[in-house]
Amino acid sequence: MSDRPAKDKLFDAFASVAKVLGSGRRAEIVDVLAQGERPVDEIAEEIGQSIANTSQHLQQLLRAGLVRTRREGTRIHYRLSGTAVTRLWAAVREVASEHVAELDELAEAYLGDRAALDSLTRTELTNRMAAGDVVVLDVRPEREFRSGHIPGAVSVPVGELAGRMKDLPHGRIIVAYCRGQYCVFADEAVRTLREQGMPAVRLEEGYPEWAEAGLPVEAGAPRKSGAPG
Amino acid sequence: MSDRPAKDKLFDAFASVAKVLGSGRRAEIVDVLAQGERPVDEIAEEIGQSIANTSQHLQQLLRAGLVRTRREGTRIHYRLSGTAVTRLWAAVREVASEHVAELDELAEAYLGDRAALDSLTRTELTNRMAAGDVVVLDVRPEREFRSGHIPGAVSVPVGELAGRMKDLPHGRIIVAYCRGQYCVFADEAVRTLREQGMPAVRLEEGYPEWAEAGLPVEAGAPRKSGAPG
DNA sequence: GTGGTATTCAAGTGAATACTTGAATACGAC
DNA sequence: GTCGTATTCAAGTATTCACTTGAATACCAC
Repeated sequence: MSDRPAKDKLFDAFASVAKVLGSGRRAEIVDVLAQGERPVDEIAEEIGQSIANTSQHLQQLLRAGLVRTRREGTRIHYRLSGTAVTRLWAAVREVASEHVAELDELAEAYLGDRAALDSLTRTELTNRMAAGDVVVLDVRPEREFRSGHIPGAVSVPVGELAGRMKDLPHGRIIVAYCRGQYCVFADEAVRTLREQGMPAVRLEEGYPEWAEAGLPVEAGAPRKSGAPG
Repeated sequence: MSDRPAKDKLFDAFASVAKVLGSGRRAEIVDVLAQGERPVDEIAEEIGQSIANTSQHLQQLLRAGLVRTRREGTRIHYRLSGTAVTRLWAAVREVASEHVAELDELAEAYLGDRAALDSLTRTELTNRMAAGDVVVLDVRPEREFRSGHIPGAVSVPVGELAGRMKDLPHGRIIVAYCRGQYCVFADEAVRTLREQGMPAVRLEEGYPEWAEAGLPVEAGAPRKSGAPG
């Protein structure tokens, strides 16, 4: 028949990829890195874990091949090792949203009630962008905007939105987007804008899905005055 | 800031999906079920584990939502709960093949050297099928053929191939396919055919990928004489 | 060289995991 | 009802895992 030990080893190798995503904290890390590379301390902050623990999770992702590193002086920047990883992470979320019973509750507990929040799909947004009747708003932290964003989008991190509302053009619908379907930033932005009477909706998914779909992207751009290159 | 406990729970839920694929034996189960539904004892046989252990793995897949069951008398048939699971499994293999260093060795240890074996992609096969210059050969176990196959394919399980070689039409190239890229059946079939001087190549991927790509499929068909419905 | 910071390593603890064995349950045949 | 088979459950063991704490390493600035 077939070579059982060799087959087991081969499938253990496949499984090692899934296994490393099988921890909520590592999943959060992958979700963050899907927005662009990050040094260890920022990742730790983002997932709410100690630096030592975060470092160990990163080592595991590294050993499994899902991430790569780049040294810059004393800091080590981690990034996803390729777009296949982005697709894998998307596939995990898709299966969870279709087949995990409690997911809706958990999502609502984290994101709040979305019933009142309209959203646009990617195609709807591209159509309206072509028609020129929308303002696209990137509400992620600025470094994520800098590492890649939807062309023409304005960067206003959600924390600064309340103070910069006047800068936004009037008379057009504002479409806010962030890290993905399960990211709170765009929801928060839409609620803030609506409270001020501005017409706002969110993009259903986030930047990684936009880029993965092969739609045009832009990088670099707005640099805070005084920030070094 | 953000609601840390709720976020952790949400990402733990995503991770639970990946976690359940993070065992080589469960990965093998998913790979088998990608060919169609199966009762517990056959799955156990297929993955080389005890029935009790296999049952427990199946319970885990069930709790995670990746599979569903159907009772038929005393037997319980398991199947994948949807095509999203097929895509997830494909994404896992893709990441592994791109980013897991040892995968090539492990695959070669299980499959043998493929250097001498030509293969066709799905598109190449559809073109040649349209041109009518190939015979398509399904070398999986017959029950898998019955639960779905490439239209016009001939079913000859690899174990019976040596004895049924004369039945195959001559003068056209034979394209053998099986469960997927990491399945030995088609390789074995191509080697057997070549040894007898018949022109044979394998389809690069397998039936699940063909079906997932939206290409036409056919089900039912050849029933052994005497076998019940 | 010294001092400071970013990251990794090592050791320890409590919980979860994979597999085994043997018993319990659920259905079909009679 | 009894018997036989398919599947699941329960208990036990050796291993692996996530996180903590505190120390070690690697680079930069001086």
